[in-house]
Amino acid sequence: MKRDSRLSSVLHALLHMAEQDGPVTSETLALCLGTNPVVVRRTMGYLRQAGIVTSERGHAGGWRIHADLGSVTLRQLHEALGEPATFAIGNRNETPGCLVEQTVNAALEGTFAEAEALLLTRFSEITLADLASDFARRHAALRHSRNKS
Amino acid sequence: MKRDSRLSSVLHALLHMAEQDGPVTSETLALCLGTNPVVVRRTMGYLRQAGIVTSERGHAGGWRIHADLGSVTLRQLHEALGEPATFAIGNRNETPGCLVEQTVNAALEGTFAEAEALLLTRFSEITLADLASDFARRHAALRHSRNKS
DNA sequence: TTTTTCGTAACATCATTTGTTTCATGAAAA
DNA sequence: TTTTCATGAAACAAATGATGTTACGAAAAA
Ligand code: FES
Ligand code: FES
Repeated sequence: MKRDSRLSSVLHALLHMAEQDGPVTSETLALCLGTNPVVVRRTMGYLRQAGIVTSERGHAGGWRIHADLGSVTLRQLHEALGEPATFAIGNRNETPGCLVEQTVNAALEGTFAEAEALLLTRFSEITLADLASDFARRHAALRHSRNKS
Repeated sequence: MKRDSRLSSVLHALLHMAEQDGPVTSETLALCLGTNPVVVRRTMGYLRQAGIVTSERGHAGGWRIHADLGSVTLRQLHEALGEPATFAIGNRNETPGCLVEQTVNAALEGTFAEAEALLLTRFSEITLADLASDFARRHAALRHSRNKS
């Protein structure tokens, strides 16, 4: 199944932007993500609507983070992207008339709701600052191992 | 995103089969599910491979449950279907060379793994017998409300 | 005025699930 | 034995939805 990778994409883009002083262009991000500038604009547009980033046109334009890294959670990003469906598994008929299907749906939906709640809770506990520091840690570890060898 | 509804489908089919003495044909199940007999065979074939159902050809043929209702869990069914991908959200690049993507992937994967573990745990706690009794309960409630009105 | 860069719409591509057609095979009934 | 009913399996078609691409307009700076 083709999975929605927009959350992954915007995180990658935001980490790049966090390490940059000035704005970053869609072109640069697209190159980095291995995709098309239009796709970047389309996706980042959701974050702009949510007030998480700003964009400027013309010379020296591009994208900037418009929030404190510690205040942006994965959950906010997920919501900004329109809260896409979490699961790749679902009910055959969402509004069943018959009792058999209602029984099946109830069992599955309850379980999925529980798992989704956990997912969203975890998402709300992770900020961009966490990812940035995790990246710094990985970067330092890499340099360390390179120096040793 | 198009969600995999096979688990939902087989549950519906199995509940029907549980209320039936003899075997149930793919044709009957397909009519009930609103799909095609070939789709039913294809999907139920996974359960046959897992030993959960049997099939017979020819006159008076069809599908039978080959297990105790209380011993078949949703998790077993999920596994029989090949453990399809749980989430509709995923990483852009599953095997990233670069540290930024590794950082992003690690954060997302950890969270998804946790939610999936919860889902599978819940699945392993629900048996066909549970669903059958839930159905009976709903059925009784419906008859009761009908009698009152 | 030229260049850069985003904004947006429209269309193309790709991947995956689901549905359909078709024929072969086996088993029971006539 | 022949007919009928059912699954088994392969091959193909349709539908869906994410991602990629093209094209053009608008704004901002050089
Ligand atoms: S369709 Fe309602 S019982 Fe199967
Ligand atoms: S591609 Fe963006 S950092 Fe590796």
